[in-house]
Amino acid sequence: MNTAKPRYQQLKDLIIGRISSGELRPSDRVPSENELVELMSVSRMTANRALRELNDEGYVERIAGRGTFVSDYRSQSHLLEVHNIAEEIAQRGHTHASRVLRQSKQHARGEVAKALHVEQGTEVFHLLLIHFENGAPIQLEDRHVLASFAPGCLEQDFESVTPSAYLTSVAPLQEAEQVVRATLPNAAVRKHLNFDEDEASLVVIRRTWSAGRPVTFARLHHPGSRYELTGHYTPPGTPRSTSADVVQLEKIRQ
Amino acid sequence: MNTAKPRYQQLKDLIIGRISSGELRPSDRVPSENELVELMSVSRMTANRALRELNDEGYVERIAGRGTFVSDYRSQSHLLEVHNIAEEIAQRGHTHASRVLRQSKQHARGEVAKALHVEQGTEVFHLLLIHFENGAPIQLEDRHVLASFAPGCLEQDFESVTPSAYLTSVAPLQEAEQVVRATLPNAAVRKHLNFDEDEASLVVIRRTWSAGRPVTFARLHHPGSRYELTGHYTPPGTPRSTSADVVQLEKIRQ
DNA sequence: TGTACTAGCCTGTATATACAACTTGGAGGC
DNA sequence: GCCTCCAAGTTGTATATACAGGCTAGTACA
Repeated sequence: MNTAKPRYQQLKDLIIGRISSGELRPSDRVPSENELVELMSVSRMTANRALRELNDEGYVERIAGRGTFVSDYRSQSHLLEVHNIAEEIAQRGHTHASRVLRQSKQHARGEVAKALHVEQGTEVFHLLLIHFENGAPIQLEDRHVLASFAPGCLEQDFESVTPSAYLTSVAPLQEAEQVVRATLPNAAVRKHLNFDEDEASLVVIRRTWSAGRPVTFARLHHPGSRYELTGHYTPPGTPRSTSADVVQLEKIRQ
Repeated sequence: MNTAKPRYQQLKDLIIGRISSGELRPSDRVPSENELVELMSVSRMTANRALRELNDEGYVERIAGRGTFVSDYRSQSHLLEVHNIAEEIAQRGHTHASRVLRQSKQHARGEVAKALHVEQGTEVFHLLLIHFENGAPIQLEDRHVLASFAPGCLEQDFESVTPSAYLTSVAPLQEAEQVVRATLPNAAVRKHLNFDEDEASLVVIRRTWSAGRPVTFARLHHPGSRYELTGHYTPPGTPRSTSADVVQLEKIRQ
C-alpha cells in the first residue's frame, strides 16, 4: 500500500498533533522552516508550504523576521453555515414548493434605500413569497433587489427557481451580512406561516453584495417550532465528520 | 510607490475578476498552468500556487489530467460567525459580568448522556450562569462538561473567566455543532433574564468536540429584544470589508 | 471495423537556489 | 552609558527543474 501522504501534509499533521496534545501551547514558537529542513530532511519550499497552509488555516501565525507561533485558539469563533432554503429541504429528502405573493417594481425608500446604499426613489424589485416544506409553510421571504442588478426580475418564475438561485445565476454574490433574531410575529406573518398560538418567529435578515455594492436585502421569517438553523464547524484542513449526529441533537428540547 | 502585489496574487485577482465579471462561467475551463506560464510570463510554480489557492478557496476545481474549472457558485452557503459572549460584549465597548447559579458534579442521564456520547451515570459537571451586558442579563448559559475532560471545573471561578474561555484553555476545541432556534421561554428562563411580556427567546445549542469526542454541551438562552446573532461572510483570500454597516442594519425593524 | 496503445497534455509534488524585507541582539564606536 | 549599525536568522516570493500519475484523443495495428 503506497498511499503515503505528501510530505508537506506529514509536516502539517505533525505540528497539528503537537498543538492538539498540548505540547505546543498558544504563542509558543513552532520550528522555523530551516529547522524543519534539518529535522525532517525536506526542502525549505516543502517546509514553507506546510507552515504557510497552517497559517492560512488559522493554526499558527507567521511574522517575517521573527518566526512562526501557535495561534491563540481562545478567540476562535464558531461558524454557522446557512444554506439556501430549497437545497436544505431537498437535503432532508422533502419536497419544496413556493408561492409568489408579490412581484413588483417599486421605488426604494427609508430602510430599504439605506440598506442598499442607494438614493431614495431608486428602482428596486419587491418580492414576497412563501416557501413550503412538504406542504407546510416554513419561510416567508420578503426581498428587495436592486433593479439595475437583475433587470429580468419581473419576468422570472420564482415558483420554479428560488430568488436566491436566480440571483446567484445573474452574478456571483460575493459578500454577505446576516442578522438572526427571535421575535414574536406580527399578524401578517402569523397568518402566512400558519403560526400556532404563542409561537416565536426566527428571523434572518440578510444583505448580499456583488461587485462591491449591496444588491439585495431580504428578511426571512420562520416558524420557531418548525424551523431551526443548524451549523457544523470543523477546522479547515482536517474536515472530520461526525455524521448523523445532528439529527439526534435536533430532538432535544428544553 | 513600490507596493506591487506578488505575482501569484496578481494571477488570482485576474482570474477572480474574470469569474466575477461573468467572462468565465461555472464549469468553464480556466487557463492551465503552462498556459499561464506563457501568457503571463511566470514560472510554473507561481501559476501552480495561484490555481491551487483558488482551489482551496473554492473558486475553481482542479482535476489531475484534465484541467482547472470554475466552481458552481450556485451552491454557495452563507457562513455566520458566532463569537464568545464575553468577547462580543467587549467588542461593543460594554462591560461583561456573570453570576454563577450552579456549579456541581452530576451523573449524566437522558439527553445529556446521549449528546456527550457517554453511558448513563458518567460524571459530568453542570454549570448554570447568567451573563450581563452593562448590568442587563443577556444570556443564560446551561452547560454540561465531561468531568474527565476538565477535572478542575468545580474549583474554577467562572465569574472571572467564562466557561468557554476556560474550556479552550484546557485543550483546543476542534469541532463544533450548533442549532439556533426561536422559542417562547419557560418560567425559569423568563425570570432569570428579565423577559418582557411577550418576548421571544433566541436559543443556541452548541456541542463541542476535543480530541475526537464531544466534551461539552451547552444551551444558551437570550432575550430576543436585546440580543441577536450577527454574521459577516467574505470569500477567503479577498476579505474586503464594508466596515460599520452592520450597526446600521441592526436598527432596522420589521 | 474495432481494439489496444501511446503521445501529449494536465495536475501534484519535491528539490535546489536566489533575492528581498523584516526583526533582533550584539558588537563596536561615541 | 548610550547610540548606531551590522550580522544572523526569519519569513515571503520567484524561478528552473524533475518526476509521478491521471486523462484523452488519435494513431497504429489486428
